[in-house]
Amino acid sequence: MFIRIDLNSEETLYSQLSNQIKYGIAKGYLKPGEDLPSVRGLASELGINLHTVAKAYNRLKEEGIININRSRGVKVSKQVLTNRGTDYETILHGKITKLVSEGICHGIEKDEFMQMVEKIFDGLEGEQK
Amino acid sequence: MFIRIDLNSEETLYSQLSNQIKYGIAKGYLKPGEDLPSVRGLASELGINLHTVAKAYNRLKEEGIININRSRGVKVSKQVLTNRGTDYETILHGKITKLVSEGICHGIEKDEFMQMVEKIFDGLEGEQK
Amino acid sequence: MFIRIDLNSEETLYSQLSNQIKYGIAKGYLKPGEDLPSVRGLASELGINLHTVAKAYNRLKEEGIININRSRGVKVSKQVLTNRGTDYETILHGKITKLVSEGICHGIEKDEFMQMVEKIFDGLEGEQK
Amino acid sequence: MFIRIDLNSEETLYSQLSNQIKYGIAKGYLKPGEDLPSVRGLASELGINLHTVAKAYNRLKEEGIININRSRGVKVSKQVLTNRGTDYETILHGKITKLVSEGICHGIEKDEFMQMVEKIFDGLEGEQK
DNA sequence: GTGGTCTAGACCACA
DNA sequence: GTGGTCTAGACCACG
Repeated sequence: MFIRIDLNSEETLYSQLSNQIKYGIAKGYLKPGEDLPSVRGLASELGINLHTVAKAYNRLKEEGIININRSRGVKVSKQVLTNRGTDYETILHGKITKLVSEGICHGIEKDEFMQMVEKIFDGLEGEQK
Repeated sequence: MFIRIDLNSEETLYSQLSNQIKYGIAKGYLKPGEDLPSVRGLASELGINLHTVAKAYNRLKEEGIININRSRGVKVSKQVLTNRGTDYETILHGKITKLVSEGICHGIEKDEFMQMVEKIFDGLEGEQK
Repeated sequence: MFIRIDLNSEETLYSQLSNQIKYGIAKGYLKPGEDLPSVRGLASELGINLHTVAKAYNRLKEEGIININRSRGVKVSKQVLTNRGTDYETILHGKITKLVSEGICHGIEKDEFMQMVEKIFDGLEGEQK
Repeated sequence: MFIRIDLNSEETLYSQLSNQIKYGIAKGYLKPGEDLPSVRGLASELGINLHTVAKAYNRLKEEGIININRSRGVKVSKQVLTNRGTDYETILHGKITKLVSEGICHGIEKDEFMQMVEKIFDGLEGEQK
């Protein structure tokens, strides 16, 4: 797995985990429909608690990014990358607004910010194929 | 004040507060050098504890966005909007990467995301004058 | 613990506490990676409030000297003793300048001051092994 | 005057002021026996409160660094640079120990620290004569 | 009147 | 169990 957990981060473990899975999907490391490791498997691979992995998976399920099935295991949703949740645009708008506000406070210009976004998008989608 | 606190939000109170102050600065409601309400004043206006306000103010101080002065109160930094901290670009890069990854997982396209950013920037900076 | 708090000191409690922890690390009483007492444990041992201990710990965390982890407790950073913060030299320079200026005002000679520094260093590092 | 006050500093105004006067003496800008500005004069020159200057002067008087006389004004003590207070070495020892401990925690080596001290001493005393 | 420190005690999220 | 957040109320230093 491509996942790296930082035990000393401010961010909670389950949040790091779900963010890295999102990153992995965006980057193309994980394809729609692909299997994810079992809760137990990933927990032991990362050396963290089973409940922590379960919590991360549940958050992703609630976001519609993965599917969890008792018998068939955990899979990346087939609709990921194409299908957005009902209110996602509103949520995203709020998150971007926060980030842009903060950026402006630190003297980041619009062009600079947008170039950063563009570069990050290209870096992610370039490898998705 | 333009600040609204949601006691039921997932976000902590002090974090809501500091984010809204950043928004107020980005939007131009608060100018560089301008006074902010006293810790006690804002706390009673919002109906929250003074220590919560103090914590929000201290976070902003650490980010270099405001200045706090015992006995002279709290002011928006004069360097805000123009001066960025040493590592801020790295921090921002990480935050944008998380957000873009999540967006991609929800089927947001690059163009759509960038238009959103642009519109938000214009909405904020337009009123700054 | 080797920590002693003086309730009548001019220095704040949390500052005394963080200074003594720095001393303990420099002296070798606390090793990199080692556990520190829990916030509540140390507070009750010292007979002070847990928030005071938490504040001291948080200052040390911001300096990069310890790591704090919700639910795994507090540890001396493994990079302590080897890794300095970006601006630490500038900060240290300012602090030494103040101290040297004061020393000169009190008739301390350069040789005397430097011998004092040397002796203190030897006393601390001698026991670090 | 060579004194510069930073209203946004963490350090209190009176403490900045007394430290800068010590620095001025160490640097040779102020000679033993020389007059200092009156409380009122310095306060208005720096644009700060009269009580703040008075407090700084009183601290320096308690340290034996200046003399205050109702009719003759404020003067740098003639014994400054040559005469130390009774317990000054103990106080200095404590202050250096704190600083050295902190330095060690940040990976400062003995040689590096001592070179810094030496350079600072030379920079100050070189201009004293 | 300002923010800073300290105490006391509650509840919550994490793992 | 851990630290984090929030409340409540006291006292102090600064200017």
